[in-house]
Amino acid sequence: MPELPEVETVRRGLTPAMEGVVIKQADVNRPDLRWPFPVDMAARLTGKRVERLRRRSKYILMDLDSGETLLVHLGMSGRMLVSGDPLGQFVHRHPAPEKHDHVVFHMANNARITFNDPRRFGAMDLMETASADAHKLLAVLGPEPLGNDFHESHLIAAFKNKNSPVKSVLLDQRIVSGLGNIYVCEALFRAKIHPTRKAGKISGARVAGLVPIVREVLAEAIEAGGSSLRDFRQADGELGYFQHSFDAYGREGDPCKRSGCTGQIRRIVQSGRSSFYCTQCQR
DNA sequence: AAAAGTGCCTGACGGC
DNA sequence: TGCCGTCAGGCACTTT
Repeated sequence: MPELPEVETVRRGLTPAMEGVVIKQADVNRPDLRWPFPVDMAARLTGKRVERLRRRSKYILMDLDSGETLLVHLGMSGRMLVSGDPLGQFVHRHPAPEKHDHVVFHMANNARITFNDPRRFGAMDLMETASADAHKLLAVLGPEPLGNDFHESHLIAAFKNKNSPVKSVLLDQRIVSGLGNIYVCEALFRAKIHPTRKAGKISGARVAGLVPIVREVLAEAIEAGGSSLRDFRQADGELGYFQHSFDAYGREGDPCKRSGCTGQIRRIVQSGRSSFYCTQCQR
């Protein structure tokens, strides 16, 4: 999916078109994504003003003036296309509808936001804003990696006695929420940690070192997303996964980018997901 | 063929 | 021996 940086980029891209704006109409073109849509979703969105767009982990949260919050998850292939907004930051003309346009928001400022998701691993739900944190999908999430609750002692405690590979521990959203397959590979590359290494056997110092590295990797990707967002404004307004230049992910067989390292990137499969790592510098 | 995610199921293990 | 909780690993969902 879009991992945390991509979701944050989508949130930022949606903000000028949606925040403070009334949803004039919501088209709901099918009954479900990964799960059924909430009861009467279209009616509960229609005529409501979007007060604020927030992000929690990989979820976008839209607070409405009705006291409800719309939760949106992009799954693996979800995208949001912004068109026709009066500020001229995206494309002015509304594109022709496409296959897999599951939900369309028609905004009072003439912006249109089209949620397109071929694989339908995405999700939407409505909840009371006041108790949003208690939502089933949000309550289980660990700290935000860019927030104050993600710190060295937290990660050291979470790694302790863990018998699983560090790769899967960092993917576990209960431990830290927002990392996905790409940025775990990138963080482990930067930390020089082999993805199969058992979490519980990594020294405290190395675990502690992961904290600033995870933050850097995500912050840099958000920055790159910001640039791609500016490009989107001139291009087609499509918000979702953006291609960033990676050190390890997707570089199977290529030389390690670390200066002085003679290793090359290898791909292995761990619990069904590809892991990319340098044969030389990651131990 | 492989893909950016994650809830849920199952079996193993351990404490009481 | 049995019950229950936790943990680890794997599956399923779907389309391109």
